[in-house]
This record gives sequence, C-alpha cells and structure tokens, in this order.
Amino acid sequence: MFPDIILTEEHLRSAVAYFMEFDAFAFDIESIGEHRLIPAQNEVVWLSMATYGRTIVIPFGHPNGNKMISKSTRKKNRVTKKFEAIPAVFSAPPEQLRPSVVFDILRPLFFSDRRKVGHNLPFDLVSVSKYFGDVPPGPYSDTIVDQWLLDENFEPLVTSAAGKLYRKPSKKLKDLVEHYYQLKYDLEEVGKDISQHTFKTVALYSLLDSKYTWLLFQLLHPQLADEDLLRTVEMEEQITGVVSRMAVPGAPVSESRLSELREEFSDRLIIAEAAVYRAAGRKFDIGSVPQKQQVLYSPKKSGGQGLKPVKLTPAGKKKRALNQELAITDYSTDSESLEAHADNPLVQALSEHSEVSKLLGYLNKYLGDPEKGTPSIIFSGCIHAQFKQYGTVSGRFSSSEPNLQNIPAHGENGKKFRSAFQAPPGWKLVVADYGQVELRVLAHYIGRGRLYEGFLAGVDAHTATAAAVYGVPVDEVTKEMRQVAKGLNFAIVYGAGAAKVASMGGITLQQAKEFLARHAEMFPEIHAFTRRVVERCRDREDFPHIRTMSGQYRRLPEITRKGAMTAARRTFKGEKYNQKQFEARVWAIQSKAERQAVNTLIQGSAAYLIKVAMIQTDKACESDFARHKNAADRIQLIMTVHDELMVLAPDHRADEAREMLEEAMLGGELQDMLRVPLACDAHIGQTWADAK
DNA sequence: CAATAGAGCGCT
DNA sequence: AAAGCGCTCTATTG
Repeated sequence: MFPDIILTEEHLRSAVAYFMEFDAFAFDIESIGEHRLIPAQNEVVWLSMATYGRTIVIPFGHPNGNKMISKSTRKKNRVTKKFEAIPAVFSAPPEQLRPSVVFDILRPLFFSDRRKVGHNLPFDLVSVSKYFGDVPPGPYSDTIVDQWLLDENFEPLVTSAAGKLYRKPSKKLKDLVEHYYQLKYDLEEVGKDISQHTFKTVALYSLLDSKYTWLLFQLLHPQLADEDLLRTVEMEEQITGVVSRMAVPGAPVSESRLSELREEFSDRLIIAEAAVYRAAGRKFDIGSVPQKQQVLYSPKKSGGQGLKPVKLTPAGKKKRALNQELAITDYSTDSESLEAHADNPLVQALSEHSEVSKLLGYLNKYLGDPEKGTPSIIFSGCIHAQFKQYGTVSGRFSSSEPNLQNIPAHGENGKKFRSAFQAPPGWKLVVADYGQVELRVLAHYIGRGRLYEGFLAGVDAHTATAAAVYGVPVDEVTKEMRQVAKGLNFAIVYGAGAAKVASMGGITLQQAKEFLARHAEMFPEIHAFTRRVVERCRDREDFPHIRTMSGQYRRLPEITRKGAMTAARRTFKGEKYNQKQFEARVWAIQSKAERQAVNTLIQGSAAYLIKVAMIQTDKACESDFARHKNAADRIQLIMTVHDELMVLAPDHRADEAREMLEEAMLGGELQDMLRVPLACDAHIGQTWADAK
C-alpha cells in the first residue's frame, strides 16, 4: 500500500513488529505550533519510519483534511500597513490515533537496541523524548554527520528556481537527495509549515523524508568504512546521543536579570546615540558602514572628522594588492581602527554605541524583540540552543539559535551578561575548562623538547615560554613577559606573523621579529614539527589532507602549488591581473592552507578530547541517574564552549558533580590518549559569572 | 521582493 | 598574510 498511512492501533502494532525484525530504521517527525522548530517545545503530529522494504507514516494530530477550501493569502493591515498571513482553510481531518497511544506502541522499538537513523537526528530524538519521557537510547546514525565526515567541504549539485545547476554549501536532506538522486520531492516546501497543507500532501512528504534518510544511510554509511572512518563515526554516534540529552534541559537563565540588563543597555544606547549625533554635528545611520566611513574619514570642510584611516577593509586590501585606487569605503571602521583615535569624542561615542547595541541585540534575541515581533526563546527559564557536532571543518561544535558560544566574557559587561545565566533555586552550575589544551595537544604530538618537558613538570606553558625566550628563571617572569610569550604560543597554533605578535604583546614589530627568531632557537622541535605537518600534507599529492586525533579528515587541496593556482584563478574571475599579482595571490592561498593544516590538527584534536570528555560526562550522569531515578537529584551536562563544559546539579550534590566532571575530563580513556597530562579548572556557582 | 555578499564583532 | 564559528546589519544582485 502506498503511502502506508497508519490510522489504527492494529495496523501500527503489525508495523512495529515488522520494524523489530531489522537492526536499524530511519525516522522523521513533523511538528506544528509556534515553536515547531524548537524540539524541546514543539508539538509532534507526524512520525514516519523507514527500514528495509517498508516505509510507514503515522499521523496523530494533523489539523487538515484532504480538501483545501481556501488558499492562504496575505492581506495588508490598514492600521499597521504590514502584510498579515491569512491561513488556508481545509476540510476536516480524518480520525487519527492519539499521541499517547502511538508512543506506547512505538516504545518497545525505540527503546530497543535497534539503530535509530535520522537526518539531523538530535532534532527528532529530542522532539519525541517529550512523549517518551526520555531520549531513546542508541545506537544512532545521523546522515548529516556521515556526509560531513565523508567530506567536510561537501557542496551538493542542485538546480536553482531558474533551472540552473550550481553548487550549494548545504547539508539539508532535500539538497542531498537532489544531489544523489536528481530528485526534487518538495517543490511546495511543505516542510516549512505543514499546517498549511492537506493531509495527503503531508503524508507523502513525511514518508519521503524518512524514506530518503534511510536510502542516504544505506548509501553513505558503507563509505565510512571504506574511508577508514569507522572509529571516527562511532565516536560521533555517541556524541549524537550526548547532544540530544544536553538539549532537553537547555541552559537556565534568569529572565528578570536579562530584563534588568535590557533596561540598562537601552538607556545607555539612547545616550550613546545622542552623543554620536552631537559629536558628528548631524544625524546619520550609525549602522551603515559607508555612512560611518564618510563621517569619520572625509575632510572637515565637507562635514567629516578628517581622521587618518589606519586600516583597510578586506576589499581594500585586495585593491591595494592590485595597485588600484582606494576609495573612502575601503577604510575600516572596526574597533581597532577606532582605538587609534581614542581621544576623538565621536570615536568614543561610536565605540560605546557599538558595544551596547551588540549586547542589546543578544538580549532582544533571548527575550524577544517587540520591534521586530520576534518571540522569546526562553521556555520555563531555559534556552535550548542547537549544538551542532557537524558545524565546523575542524571538528569543533557550533552553536546556533542562539549561539551560546559567543556570550560576552570579558570586562564589566561580560560579567553582567554571564550573571544572567543562572541555575534555578536549589540548583548550581558547575563549570570546568581545560587549561592550554591546544598546547598540550601540540606537546603530545611532538613528544620531546621544552614544551613537552614543561607540561610533564607541571609548569604554566606561557610562563615557561617566557622564561625560555627572555632567558630568565621561571620565577622572574613578569606579567608583560608572559603576555609576549602568550602571543608567541598563539603564533604557533594559528600561524600568526610578527605583526600580530607585536600588536598582541604590545611590542614593536622589530622586537616581535626578534622574539620569533628566539623562539625558533629555543623550541626547534616545535618548528620542525609544524614544517613536517605541512610537508606530509602536501606530499599526499592527489589528496592533500591531515587527520586529527579522532581520525577526521581535513582536505586541503590548496596546500599544493597546483591547487593554490586553481583557487587563485577562481578568485580573480573577470578581474585583470599581471603575473606578479597572480604569484602573490597563489602564495597567500598556499600559506593560508599551511596554517590551516597545522591549526586543524591541533584545534581538531583538542575538539576530539573534549568530545571524549563529554561522552564520559554523559555516561557518568546517565549511570548516576539510573541508580537513583530521581529527577530532583539529576546531574546533567548542559553546555560546551570549545574547551569548557557546564553541568547543572542539585545544591546538595554540587561538590559531587564537580568531582564527576573533573574525573570525566581528565580520566577514563583520556589518560591513555596523551603523552602529557591534561589540566582542568572546575568551579561551582549560582551563575556562569561566579562559576568561573 | 528574496537571496547573497561583505563588514563587523562576540567567543575559544 | 590569525585558526574556527554565528549573528546582524547594510548594500547589492537577481
């Protein structure tokens, strides 16, 4: 029968019996309501499943029947002058199973050892967890993760609305299906809002989603073994579960504290805005970069400040490289440029304005912006961000809606902001971060020399570097010396040049050059190592790449001259250039790839270590919960910021939770993975600000 | 009008 | 010639 729509208990039971016969199945959900894209909050009304030889779709709350009585339209509101959506009207829906019945019957399957496959699986796992009471257990496979591991730069070949073929940076199911099967099955974009489509349309749509997820799994998963990525994907499959369980509680915030801060920053913004206009002598759009450039850099006689620009925009740098004439719009107005004129009243006002409006943007994002009509994303005091394990080319996590990995951390404002991330009464936050994890990874790979010995001896890495390059004993290293050394260590990890080291350490360019030379003298093994990484990557001629500690690939075709030349031609497209300019571009591209090879090895391996730590933390939390089965005593992982983990724990178990977290971040499998010790710093607090 | 690019800025 | 992100805004392009 096609489509196989399940409307009775009997039908569902027999389908579940069929699915139980196999070791894996794919599933997909459709949700409705204002928060349909927030899995911890949405209302699930369809669930489809696919396995060998069969795909079924289960409706349990679709609001529409098979007949559309009137289409949805947009109408202009006479008062607000804005377009408002008038929803479509449908015939009555058929009788469907109740959600509680559906999930009762599905439970044995979802809580069995059968592999659950999905495309962006945490979304579906968290969505159904509300009905099951818990996140279904693994093993898991996520076809987005599989695709990402097979090619971190994948760009499917899709057709535009005009019928033109092009490469699109996307990992969406529809784009992968179009790429692999040349099939577009969602021309109507049903998935955007299923409540605006008929019962049978959504039935077919939902069914195809899980059908193609299943086919994609069949296509991609075997390739992982061929590419020697089995060990890597097994780790990522565990992370899929960790991320799902992390999304359920979310990050706790104090809405009242956030509102207070919004009041404060709104006032400051108004004051800053007035100060900007006063200093500029006129009103202008402060958010507009070209207008800001005019006001700052045009001569006094034409109404500007006549300031001397200190920095070019990226586009300006490109022009300079080609010896083209620079315009006023090629000069940067970023914070570094403003710092050079810190005594100018307009510049002072602009700096305050930009900082305050940035922070206000975050607050409006969380609390909902009445001006933009966006809703609050705080539910019962919690923010449920999406942590994507596949979000980067290095293996780090990315976070979105909202991004919880770029919350202000420094200065007075950072402290204020982080104080709004607050455990509810009776609970505490436990925050732990690794110390110099990237340098430790580097020392591990090298396995000898000053850096390595220093970590074995338990010396602070920046202090040790300072002692070495300044030629003084460790206890005579000053704050300034350590700051310079920190810049040098950054230079190794990121491949920074002397200019950057100088600006970071507050020293001259000449001094920075001398320190870099001195560093190469004192740490020859580090420089030999980074050279070796680059050479080995380049030597894999047809397939230049590095692999991180987890086994994940970073392909870097541009590290070869041939690859860099191809890329250079592409960047010039249409523009005129001479041989010298072309060579300069090739060199820049190739050098960038070299820095990326070294950095990805280090950053990606550090990311792997924290992923292992998260798996260990999650396991400890799970087995602890299995022992007492008391939600009021539950310890849960709730956030990660690259080298930092955050756990929510009941007051009376905070110390215990801290020990658990430390053990998970330093112990277990991690102990046998590195030749140098790891270090972590863990604190308990009511808020993120005081758990640091 | 919608989609995309660029600049800028928050974090590790 | 500083690695990796996400978000917001404006300007430009289709």
